[in-house]
Amino acid sequence: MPGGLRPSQALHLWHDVTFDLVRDSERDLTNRQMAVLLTVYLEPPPHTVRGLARKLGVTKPVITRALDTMGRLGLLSRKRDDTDRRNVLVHRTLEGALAVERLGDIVVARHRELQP
Amino acid sequence: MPGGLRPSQALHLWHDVTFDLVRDSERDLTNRQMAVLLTVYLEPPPHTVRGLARKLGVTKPVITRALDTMGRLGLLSRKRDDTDRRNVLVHRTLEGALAVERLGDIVVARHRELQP
DNA sequence: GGAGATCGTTTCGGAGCCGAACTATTGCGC
DNA sequence: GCGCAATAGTTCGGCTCCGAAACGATCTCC
Repeated sequence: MPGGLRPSQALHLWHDVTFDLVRDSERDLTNRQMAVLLTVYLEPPPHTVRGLARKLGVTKPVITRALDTMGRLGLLSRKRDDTDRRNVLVHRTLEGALAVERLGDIVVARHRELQP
Repeated sequence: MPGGLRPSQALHLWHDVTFDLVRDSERDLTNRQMAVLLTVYLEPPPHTVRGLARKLGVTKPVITRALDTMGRLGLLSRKRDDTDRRNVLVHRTLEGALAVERLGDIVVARHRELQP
């Protein structure tokens, strides 16, 4: 475990990163979209619409719309499951991987700047 | 400075906290609203509409609307500046302080759970 | 006290997201 | 094959948010 984080530091970290996201991006993702994006990139596949909806505790249309929006942005892609054609599998994209990586860098940088 | 944070850990932290926010709250704040809320609670007063807009790089109506929404939620309050009645000062509320504190606890808890 | 600057709010048309209900397609068990 | 379950997508009215522009109130400076 990395060193402990005090509540005050935790809040400043959250503030600073949110601040960067607001300042740097034109149109920003909703929390739900962010949760979907990070789940796809951090947890092991496969990812289905139903599975994501259940995991996040939201309805299916929420996931469908999130995939629409983020697909349009090139952050991830959809593909029908050939072994069970009812399913849609969510895949990562190069552009999405870069965006997630940038977010990680922001969090690391803001964490490094925290006062002791 | 607390111990270093690797990019992979940083992303998991962000994912886990976002996940909690999505699961636990009915209606969630936008990133902009979150940035306004945390700025008011973490940075020293006074906070004006103009100042917040400049700091976050957004237009004034964005701040006005954020204050409308979060004021309705009881997370902060507005008061006219008596020394310059053009200004509106943004104040903290008890309910807002509790909400911010809860967020801090979530971040700390999720940080503590990170794999080394 | 009057002109102009400053500040927050409101208005406007447009866009995105919401949940509930419904549809269409596919797989499964009989 | 046929019904039934499961899956993703779509439609609906309603709500929030968006940026640009206009507005009203207030202050400052002469």
